[in-house]
Amino acid sequence: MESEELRNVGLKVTTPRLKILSLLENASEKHMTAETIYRQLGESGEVIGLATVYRALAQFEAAGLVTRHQFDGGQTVFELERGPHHDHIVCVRCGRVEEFYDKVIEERQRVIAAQLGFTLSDHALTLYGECNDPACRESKA
Amino acid sequence: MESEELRNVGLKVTTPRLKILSLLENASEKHMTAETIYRQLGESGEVIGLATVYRALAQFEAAGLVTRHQFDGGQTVFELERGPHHDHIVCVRCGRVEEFYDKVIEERQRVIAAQLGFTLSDHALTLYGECNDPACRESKA
DNA sequence: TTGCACATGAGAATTATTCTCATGTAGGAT
DNA sequence: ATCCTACATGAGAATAATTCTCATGTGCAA
Ligand SMILES: [Mn+2]
Ligand SMILES: [Mn+2]
Ligand SMILES: [Zn+2]
Ligand SMILES: [Zn+2]
Repeated sequence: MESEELRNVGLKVTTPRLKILSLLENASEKHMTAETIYRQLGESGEVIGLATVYRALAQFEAAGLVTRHQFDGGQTVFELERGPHHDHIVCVRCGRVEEFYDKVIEERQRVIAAQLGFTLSDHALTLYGECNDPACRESKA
Repeated sequence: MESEELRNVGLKVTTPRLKILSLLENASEKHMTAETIYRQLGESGEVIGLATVYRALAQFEAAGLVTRHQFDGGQTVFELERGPHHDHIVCVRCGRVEEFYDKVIEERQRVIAAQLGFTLSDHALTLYGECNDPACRESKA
């Protein structure tokens, strides 16, 4: 139950929070902007203030329920933090997002941080390219 | 000469462009925000419109003279594209930025993109952590 | 059941960046 | 050297994303 998740992180169980969580849970695209969440909730009759969406997402992030990504160009996207850590590759044509995890890269990051005298706490890795969709392949320039 | 660089990429040689390039060249911190560039130029008597700074940086980026980075939290920073590609590690306490290059990571990225059916065109990797400065080490939380 | 700390909605405010437009100028052609 | 014109600039308005303010509502511990 999503109510549990909220209680576990010390947040009151409210309708807006539950709606946002369950939208993130069920939406077809798991990486969503605050604006999209706001709009989709509105369309399905659940009108919630945009400021509330931003507030809730920030709280979810602080609580570790959600992660935030800033892909080049586009606006900030959020996703439910279920399952293990992963990074992303984004199609520069259609915007499609795929996820991946690479043990070697993760390991190298730790080594590099240590070498430079840093205590690693986080990282952001995003690859950009053209995906294998026919429409994306036939672009000029 | 910086005039050469501008001509080579098909941009007219103008005072604002030269000033911005030479500031990027000589500044103590090589990763600078548009705002900082604007302010530092102003302080040294070279008043240039902020819009011009943004425009020039965008053109330099398009021409490959400059790269743009979006570190978490802070605003966009620019740096002169001299020397080979590298990624960054940022101290979450003091904001210090160090650079690194890791052949293994670069190589893995290519493999991963290929596996996912993408033609890799770019990537952004930034590590975050606490640097070895005494002041940064003694923070609580 | 009540009290109150916390949450919400609406809109204003803020911040970073881009756009508009009137004016200036680099640099190729003459 | 002078001219012409496409491109560049500055100032401020405009935009877009996000955050803040504040009056009002509500979860939930006592
Ligand atoms: Mn993801
Ligand atoms: Mn750098
Ligand atoms: Zn694509
Ligand atoms: Zn530090």
